Amino acid sequence: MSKFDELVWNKMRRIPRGRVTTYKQLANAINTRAYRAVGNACKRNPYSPEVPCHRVVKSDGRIGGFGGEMSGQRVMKKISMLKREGVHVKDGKVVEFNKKLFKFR
DNA sequence: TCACTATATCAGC
DNA sequence: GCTGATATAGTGA
Repeated sequence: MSKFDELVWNKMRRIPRGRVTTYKQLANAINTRAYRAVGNACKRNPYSPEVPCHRVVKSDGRIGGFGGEMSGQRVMKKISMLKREGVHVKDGKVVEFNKKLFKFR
């Protein structure tokens, strides 16, 4: 756990329900280019739904690549949660991703 | 200090 | 337009 993690989680928590963001936006909000470090901190989040890492996707609108798309079963759980919030995921991609993309300000 | 990583971007084809 | 390789930042060992 480091300051960076807290910062990332702090930003991530700002994501409203039914909205998603990208690692790029997160990194931009933190003023860094460590896109991977952001995702790295996310997967290590010791918190519960307070840090919705499942609301963070790639710039393509695709869900992050965990242990490969084949192991997307755990991601499927997140997708289910996202769908419940109004964010539908089709073929591993967020529907209307461009509209649901939440930009940090 | 070295290597790996839940990405992004640029270049090449 | 798609695929491959490179750049960047941070963590863990």
